[in-house]
Amino acid sequence: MEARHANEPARLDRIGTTTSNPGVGERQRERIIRAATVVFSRKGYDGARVEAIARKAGMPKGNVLYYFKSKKALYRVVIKQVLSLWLEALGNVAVDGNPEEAIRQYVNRKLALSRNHPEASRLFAMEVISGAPIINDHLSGELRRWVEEKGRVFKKWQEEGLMAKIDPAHAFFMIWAVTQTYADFEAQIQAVTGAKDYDQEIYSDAAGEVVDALVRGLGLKRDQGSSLQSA
Amino acid sequence: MEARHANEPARLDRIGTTTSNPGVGERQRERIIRAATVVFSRKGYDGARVEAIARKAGMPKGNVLYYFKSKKALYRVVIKQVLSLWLEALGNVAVDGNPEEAIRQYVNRKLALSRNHPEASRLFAMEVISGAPIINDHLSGELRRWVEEKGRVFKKWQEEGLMAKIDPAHAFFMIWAVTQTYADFEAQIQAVTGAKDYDQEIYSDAAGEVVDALVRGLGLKRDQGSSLQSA
DNA sequence: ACCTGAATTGACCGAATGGTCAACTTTACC
DNA sequence: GGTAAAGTTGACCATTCGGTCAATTCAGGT
Repeated sequence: MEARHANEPARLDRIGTTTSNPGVGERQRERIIRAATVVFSRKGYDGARVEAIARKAGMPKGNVLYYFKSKKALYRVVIKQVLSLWLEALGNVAVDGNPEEAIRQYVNRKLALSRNHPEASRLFAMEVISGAPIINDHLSGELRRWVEEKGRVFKKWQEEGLMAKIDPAHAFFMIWAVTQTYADFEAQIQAVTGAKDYDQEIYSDAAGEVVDALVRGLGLKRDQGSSLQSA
Repeated sequence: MEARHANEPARLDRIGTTTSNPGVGERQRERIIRAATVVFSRKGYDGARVEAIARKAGMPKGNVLYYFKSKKALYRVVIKQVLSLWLEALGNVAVDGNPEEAIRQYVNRKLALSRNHPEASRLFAMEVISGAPIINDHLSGELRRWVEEKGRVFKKWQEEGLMAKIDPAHAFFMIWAVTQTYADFEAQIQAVTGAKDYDQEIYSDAAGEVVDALVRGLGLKRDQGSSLQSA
């Protein structure tokens, strides 16, 4: 008992040596995080039971508390991982090239995130709805700066008449709202559409129209000089 | 102890008689519901403490359980009230008159709902994110029928070239997503914009642009024969 | 074979919480 | 003013849950 409760990724040294496998407990740790993400996203922090997480991860409760010193500590790790996923996908909006193509790509990437990580999306949503007690600093720090930076590009586009005059921040809010809704409100969309295969019918079939509507709503124009096509 | 645990609005008979005031405990009941809406919307079902609700309603815990036989029963009452608020605001989309004006009005009404009842919006969101365990039937029943009905009108508009070709259901999903985001993700929007006065800066100042963007995105045209103006 | 530390597990504990209850107060009606 | 029901309150109970711990097993190094 020495590596106990280390919230960092644990020692990744001596990787590749014959004897030391790629992190004995590292695999466990990841299984726990994955299970916790699912449970937290459905039940919220208080509703989630440590034992439920343990069962989903296929191990006794005690083992979960062996790797994470407390439920709260586990939650922090999970939510920060989710946040970094969010910011990462946000990361690169191709500000050069034509505006339409750039945003279209961005929206699609965001939509793919909702599709491939719906639990992460829901967990993030729950955090924010609860007042973002844990990630507030990140929102008013990193995220805010990121929006300001990209916002300047939007302003330029708007001056060139390539984008509708709308507060850049709110343009992002619109995009985020629409893309996240497909993960967060899946239950509602499922109920209303009666889709048999959500993934197929919603993301594959209908998403295209929605992206078009967003691009149209933001009044994005194809830059004259550009040659990239949206396929 | 006879009217105990009656989940209905309780006897509203003999209203107006001198002696019987307008529902002695009826006022209490409403205070509890209002308090519960706030607490549930921030903490989720499991995170909400009965005692916290009681404190916010200004009475001891025992009193809350006197009016509602259990926490779960209280939750059901609260969430159903929220749902009816939702459906009520959904109720009338003026399908006659010009499409642009109709939707503009609808979006504005929905936005007002987020503004005036942010807790209700958040609670609704939490329910859905959790898989809508309680209101699922309503979603796949009432709401679904409502969307189908209004959807037919959208189809007609689309055939007349007054609206962009987009699955009507998804048009609604877009509208709901954008309008709800201002209530549900208030913490994020607050953090990113740094707004001093959320209500003013967001709803009064910025909302207009967003409504415009939505209308534009859905490709809504002003019907020729109509004379109504959007002010 | 032996040793050492990591990992696993189930029993156990204390705190917190939903819910009950019995005593008490207020209100409405004769 | 008497009475019965409605409403109020705090003490109390049973359960659940997060977290601890000691006992045990497992893996790698010598």
